[in-house]
Amino acid sequence: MQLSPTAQRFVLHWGEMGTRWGVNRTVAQIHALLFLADRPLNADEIVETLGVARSNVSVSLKELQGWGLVRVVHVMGDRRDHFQTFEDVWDIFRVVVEERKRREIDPTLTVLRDCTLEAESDPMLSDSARRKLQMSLDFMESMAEGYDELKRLPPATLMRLLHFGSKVQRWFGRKDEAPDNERK
Amino acid sequence: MQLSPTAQRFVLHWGEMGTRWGVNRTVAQIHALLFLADRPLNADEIVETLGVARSNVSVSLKELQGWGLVRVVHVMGDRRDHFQTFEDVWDIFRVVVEERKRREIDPTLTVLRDCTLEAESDPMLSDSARRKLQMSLDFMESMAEGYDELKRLPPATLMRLLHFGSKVQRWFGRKDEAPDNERK
DNA sequence: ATTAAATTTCAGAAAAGTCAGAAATTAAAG
DNA sequence: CTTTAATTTCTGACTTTTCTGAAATTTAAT
Repeated sequence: MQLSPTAQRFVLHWGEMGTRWGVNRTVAQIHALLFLADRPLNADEIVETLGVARSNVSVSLKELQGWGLVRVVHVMGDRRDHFQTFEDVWDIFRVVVEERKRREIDPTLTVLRDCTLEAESDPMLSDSARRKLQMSLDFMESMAEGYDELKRLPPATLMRLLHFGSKVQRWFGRKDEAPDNERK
Repeated sequence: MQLSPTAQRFVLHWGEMGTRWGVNRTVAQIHALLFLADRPLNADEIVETLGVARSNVSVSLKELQGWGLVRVVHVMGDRRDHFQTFEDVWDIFRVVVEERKRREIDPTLTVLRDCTLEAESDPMLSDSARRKLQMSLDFMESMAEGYDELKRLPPATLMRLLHFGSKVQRWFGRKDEAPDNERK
């Protein structure tokens, strides 16, 4: 499959962004390609379009399936697997957020819970360090909670919520006007 | 400086999380260490505590200063630089979000704007691809907007907002009940 | 100015991550 | 059951990133 220069730029940039967020470049590129494609693509089409090794595509597709971002479909009269991803960016966003929560936030929560518990009876730890560990735990729990909310919202709601941010701020922001930018 | 086992676990885990999100392990570890420390630390104390090379610490500290996460302070009667970070996790969160927006989201917005513009007159591009590019742009713009709101909120407000998520959902969620989980 | 301490730069070693091609496996068709 | 197509696994080469130790530079004190 021949990519238009526009599509090519999109795919390449997405690959770069992937690397910045801890995602393999090829994985991100394949995902971008499937996103733009008008139909499910088979592995060889991806190989041809992106110019990477067949094996690389195979591994990357497995990775994307592991994330729940790509699924296999079949085309009539063709025995090869074909791959597609969501058409709606918001769906992609939600899946990514959900998976990162599961893979990184949740384990971090476990560690933080252990740490705060352990901290109570750790004589080497200062009160202020104890306090900061507790704060980190509270923070992460708020984040996890926020994530869970997020994933329940339908895309349109989410979008409206984001656009609505400034108004929410006006409602909620009244009470704590302390700039609170000073340190230690 | 000798770390308690609890603090050690925290620092090590934070280093691992860093690598998962595209941040250098040492950089993340140093940041975690400064966060837990009761006072500003000098470079040699960091070297000693984390067991990494002096030069590595120097470069990592520069990186952290580049992110606006660490600042240099001086201790009376000591000519060495000492380093500290925010005490409040929410401050850290806001700085990181802000910086990532500036470094990754904004450049992505530029690319997406170019792409959607180019797409209009690109005959190789299907209508559906054009539409998806536009959707991506809209999405990223919403995200950028949301980020900007976020950074203006004082920590306490942000926290309340997150905890309030479920209620917001009930208000906003009424109109679009389409589960909309199907693909292509 | 000279000396000494502190910090940064730099070049290369070490480690981690990425990727291609061959070999092995699986699945389908005849 | 055999043949062939499709896919996956595995190994090693290559690339990039991370990290160290030495040298160079900067900064401060005498």
